[in-house]
Amino acid sequence: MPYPPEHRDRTRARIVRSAQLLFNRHGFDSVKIDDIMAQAGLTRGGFYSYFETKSELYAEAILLSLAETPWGRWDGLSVDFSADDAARQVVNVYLSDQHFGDVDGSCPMVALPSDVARSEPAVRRAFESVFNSMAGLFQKTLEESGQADRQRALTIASICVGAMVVARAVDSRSLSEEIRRAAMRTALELGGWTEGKTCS
Amino acid sequence: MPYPPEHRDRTRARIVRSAQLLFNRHGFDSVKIDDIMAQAGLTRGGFYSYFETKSELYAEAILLSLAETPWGRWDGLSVDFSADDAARQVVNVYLSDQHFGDVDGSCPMVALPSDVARSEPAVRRAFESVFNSMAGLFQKTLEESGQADRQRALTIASICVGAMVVARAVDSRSLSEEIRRAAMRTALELGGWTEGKTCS
DNA sequence: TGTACATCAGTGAACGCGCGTTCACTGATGTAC
DNA sequence: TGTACATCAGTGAACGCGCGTTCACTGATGTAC
Repeated sequence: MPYPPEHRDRTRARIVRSAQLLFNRHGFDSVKIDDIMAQAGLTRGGFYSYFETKSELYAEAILLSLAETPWGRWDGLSVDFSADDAARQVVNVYLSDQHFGDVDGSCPMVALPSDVARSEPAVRRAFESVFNSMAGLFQKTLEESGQADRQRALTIASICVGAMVVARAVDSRSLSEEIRRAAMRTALELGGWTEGKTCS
Repeated sequence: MPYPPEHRDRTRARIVRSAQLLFNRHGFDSVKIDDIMAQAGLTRGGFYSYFETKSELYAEAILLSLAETPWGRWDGLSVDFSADDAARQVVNVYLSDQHFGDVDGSCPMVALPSDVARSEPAVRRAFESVFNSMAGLFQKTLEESGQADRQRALTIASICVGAMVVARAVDSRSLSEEIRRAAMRTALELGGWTEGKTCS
């Protein structure tokens, strides 16, 4: 056994990471297998010992993006989900400058929604589970403070995603910030999470 | 002059329409010039007497989508912007089943946000102007009822766009409806437009 | 410990299809007389 | 009114590049002895 078994796994993971980053940045079709392999420090020939087709990798890269809940990736703060201000933290982090600027590592709900809307059920189910995890956290927090309001939780999640999507698509940087700030304020108000500091 | 001058204009417009529809449905790269021309009732050769390149058409199709404010296209009701319940109508129509189902004729903010986020400034400026027109209507309505709250108007627009984007990407039809209904309720509440009927 | 070997991860040249683009042509139209 | 003509919108065959995919090969690694 010339190579340790985990070698292959690590290389494979590196390819998927590379694809995830490049798809986030450029969309599916503009990214070439050459680019993906180069980004992973490899050459194109090796690709097909890991994946049958480019589409297979595409699905896997999206599912990876979607499997990783993105809150806590930015701003150094790793969200503690047991804390009762977890919801507030998620809202703050999600609409933060860091998340706005980090296109490569962006939450896939922000980077890929139109792609996902055109994809097969498996991909959409993964999108759904990220959304559910976000909305679920909000709902749990609301319930703990005595307001069992699922509709409100869904809306807060829609605000976060919607504001980021629009903020990324708009041209003016200042409008983009205004939208995020406004959304942050309303999301926190709707949740009743306004007490305590908010990051800009 | 063998053909009347408007003949050429009409054909050109037909090509752009066809492109707009197909891009909404399949995204940019998956759509072939053959498809676009066939959809317009033509063959591929003619394309290059109207456009220099495929990208040129792409830009133009997006700009057309974005230039046409989409509210009032669905549900038969053409929104009367002078009426003081215009804002309520726009919210209802935007989050309606009709809009949800009409992918081809969808509001471009819903169908193309990730594409736009990766596009040049001109395209993003067009996106911005659609968003501004929506938010502006909300703001004007709020001002008329004495609450000059720009932040609130921006958020209501973000909710509408965000909820539709998420609703289209999610797999479960019932979740998708739940999200739209919740967003509609909150958007109307935030605007103080709850009195009067709402369409389902 | 050192050497021969088997394995297999990764290489890079080559293939070939798909599609954007070109171009010589066709034929439908409006005009001149 | 009918006919010849010029224009030019639209055709479809052909070209060629780019990129997904294949494949015979190389060389790095761990193992056997």
